[in-house]
Amino acid sequence: MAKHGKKSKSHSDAKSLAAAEQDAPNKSDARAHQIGVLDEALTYVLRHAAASLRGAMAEALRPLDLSTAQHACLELLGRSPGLSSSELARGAFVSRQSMNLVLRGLQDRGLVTRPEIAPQGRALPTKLTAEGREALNSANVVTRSVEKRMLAAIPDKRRARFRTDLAVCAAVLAPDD
Amino acid sequence: MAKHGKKSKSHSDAKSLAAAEQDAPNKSDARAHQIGVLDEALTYVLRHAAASLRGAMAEALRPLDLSTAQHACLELLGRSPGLSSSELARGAFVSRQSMNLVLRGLQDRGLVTRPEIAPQGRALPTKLTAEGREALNSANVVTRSVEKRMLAAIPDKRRARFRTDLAVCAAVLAPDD
DNA sequence: TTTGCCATGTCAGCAGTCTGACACCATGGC
DNA sequence: GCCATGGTGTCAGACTGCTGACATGGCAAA
Repeated sequence: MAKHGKKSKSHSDAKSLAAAEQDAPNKSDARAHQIGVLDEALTYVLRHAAASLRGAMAEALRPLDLSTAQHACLELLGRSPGLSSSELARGAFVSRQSMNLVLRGLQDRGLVTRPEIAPQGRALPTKLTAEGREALNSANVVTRSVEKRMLAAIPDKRRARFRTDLAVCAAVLAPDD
Repeated sequence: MAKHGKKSKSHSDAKSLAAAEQDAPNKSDARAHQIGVLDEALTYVLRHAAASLRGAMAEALRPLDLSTAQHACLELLGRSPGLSSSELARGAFVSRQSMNLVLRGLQDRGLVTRPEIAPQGRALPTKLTAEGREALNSANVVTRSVEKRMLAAIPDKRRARFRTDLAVCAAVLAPDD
């Protein structure tokens, strides 16, 4: 993506700020009395990881003309065909209005199909077309490399634990719990 | 935030999808041949955690009329007074154009100050005003509770490890490494 | 010194997302 | 049967963030 430029030798960028946190966890610096250093760093680092992931995914998907939301949508449909727009919205963590636009874009490109009339209630079950499944496979190839980069950075032993902790974080921060 | 409604008894929401992943990690389901189940789940769970964090922070900051970007900006300025707009942008993981708008908003509200003319080069060093520091303290009170929720969910022993792994993830996914 | 390069600030345009609002359908209890 | 509740789809408006582009100010190498 390279949205932030090169930052070759800048003297106070994100990395150096985070490094300062890590290098001096015990120093009684001026801000330690205000916020637990490690505590604050956790939300900061999580934001950082999320932003980096988003950027990496967007960059990887750019050649395929797919946004991250569109990919997430295809991914969900590949796993669970027939999901409605609202269900897809919850699965991709966006509002159902946004998912509606995403879905419309995918529909215009012939990657998904939705019935004109609802077979039950108002929900319109969405399914991948052959082209949609093909696009999903192509997307998986590139996103897989992003995942691999992440996985390679974490020792094998800790992966399951790491994933579990992350899931627990997501759970306790969920909008309504 | 409650942007997703209540989803009381929906039969296929985000939680159940994630649960299906977790419950049957060894089953030779149809998708296992395509993507490592755990691998995919990691990016998915990270997105989930990020979205939840963003939502929780936004909800907590709403009463103070502060966006997450504005809070991040104040936070960075509290730690490192005199940062320029571009440096703040990198620290908050947004483009410098976006940070410029954020900064202008904070400036109009009298929370930060920037000199009219650059004392060195083009960078305009930004500093918190007394009101800005006050707003930062108020914001820290509410965001602290969000952090606490997250911290409480992770066993004490694993926190440092968890944070480190997350930082490593962010590092390997960085736009240019 | 001069030239090329990098970083910064800023303007304009665009895409994506959210909130608010409304209408429709199903299911429940009364 | 009737109505209250909740889920769903959709429209309109607004906001935020990003990309592209340009001009300006240091810095280092030629």
